[in-house]
Amino acid sequence: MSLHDSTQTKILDAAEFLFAERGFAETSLRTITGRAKVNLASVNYHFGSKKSLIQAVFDRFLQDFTTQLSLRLEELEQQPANELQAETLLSALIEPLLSLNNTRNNSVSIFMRLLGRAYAETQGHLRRYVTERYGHVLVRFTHLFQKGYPELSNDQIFWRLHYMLGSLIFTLAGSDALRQISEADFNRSLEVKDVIQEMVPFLAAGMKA
Amino acid sequence: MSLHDSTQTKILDAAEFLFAERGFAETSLRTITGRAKVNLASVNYHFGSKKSLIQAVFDRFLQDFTTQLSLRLEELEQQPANELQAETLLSALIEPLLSLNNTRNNSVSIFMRLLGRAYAETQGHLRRYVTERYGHVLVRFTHLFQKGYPELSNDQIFWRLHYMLGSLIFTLAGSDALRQISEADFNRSLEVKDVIQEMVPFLAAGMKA
DNA sequence: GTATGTTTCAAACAAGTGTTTTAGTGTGAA
DNA sequence: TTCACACTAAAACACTTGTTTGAAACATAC
Repeated sequence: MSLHDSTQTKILDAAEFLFAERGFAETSLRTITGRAKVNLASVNYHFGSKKSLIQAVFDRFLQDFTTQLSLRLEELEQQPANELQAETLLSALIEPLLSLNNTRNNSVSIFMRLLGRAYAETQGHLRRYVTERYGHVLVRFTHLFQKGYPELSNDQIFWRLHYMLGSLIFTLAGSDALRQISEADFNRSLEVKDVIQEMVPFLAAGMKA
Repeated sequence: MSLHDSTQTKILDAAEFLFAERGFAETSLRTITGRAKVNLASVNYHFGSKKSLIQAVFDRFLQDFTTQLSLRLEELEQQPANELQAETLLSALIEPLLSLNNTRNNSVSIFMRLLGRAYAETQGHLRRYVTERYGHVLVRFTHLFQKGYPELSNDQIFWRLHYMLGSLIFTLAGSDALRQISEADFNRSLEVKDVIQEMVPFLAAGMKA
């Protein structure tokens, strides 16, 4: 957080951290404004409501992420089918993810935890909001897999993509805690980058099964 | 729910459904007791507090599940290493899961959603409670994988198990919603059993990668 | 300078939360 | 019957929640 962040940015920074850490309902506006060192009412003034604040937190992440992902997808959509190996497609997903970690510190873990929570909100507003606004990117990603693996049926692709998402979100969301366990048990330092790179062969092999 | 369930059972049934559906903080005791058709105060009378009620919900699931899993693990621990294929080990995990679906309807989905929520509670009491009480089963499971796949390093096993858990929990937690999408898109009916069976080759291939 | 629009602040609001209390009901044993 | 115990019921409690209000402070243009 730089010295002269706007109130909105301070709120977003505090909110995204706390939402990822504790959940949406478990995080009160007073906790957020306390951490952000702004007045309580400023949340409703700038964002309208708590619900809108949650959506704004997701928007900031997803706009960064999806624009980056879109660029990669455009390149890949020009490629012939035999260039669309699982490893290639996965790195198109992973590289935009890792570049998030450059702009804000450790934000991949935060982002994935937020995604996991949004996913858990089965009947809530958030899941609808995210899928309606950013679902088209997932669709394009699906088409690339179908092109690269025509021997697989459409619903096999559909399900395996969800298996992959599950591994990714689940592992990266807990990566902080898991890394600590792993480093304690095996005396081996692991960056987020390493954790992700370890996943690629696992997921690729599953995709080709 | 049978005709003469005890108050405790009625509360547990209502609570596990609502917790899975909306989350712990988002579910009030009044909503639970309303659904269960019991008095509000009976939760605190029978369980002490909301926190203890949450733990009780997990206990009922995990006791059923871990005792069944333990039996399978004992059998497998007698086997030689070359019998410990990934598919075999996975079915030791999956069959107890599926048998949950027999006792109570659709409870696999509920169980997985609860596990996902417990996992998300990184710093909360619940994750500590679950890992402390039922972590030893996961450890035994890890040892079997190490025995079956000695060419993999310990931390490779560690991480790949988490990838698998991620796919399982993530997919099964959302299986209700995903099944509807899948059936709408591909006109193909899918039971929970089918969804899980589809996963096994994917996960096994990843494990062997 | 004044005037105007924007942002901050402290205080209050109504609604909902988990929990406790106190009284009441039913049940089985002595 | 009488007593003790387990359970249920309604009401109240203290507290936190998101949101709104109205005044103060600030900035910018005329």
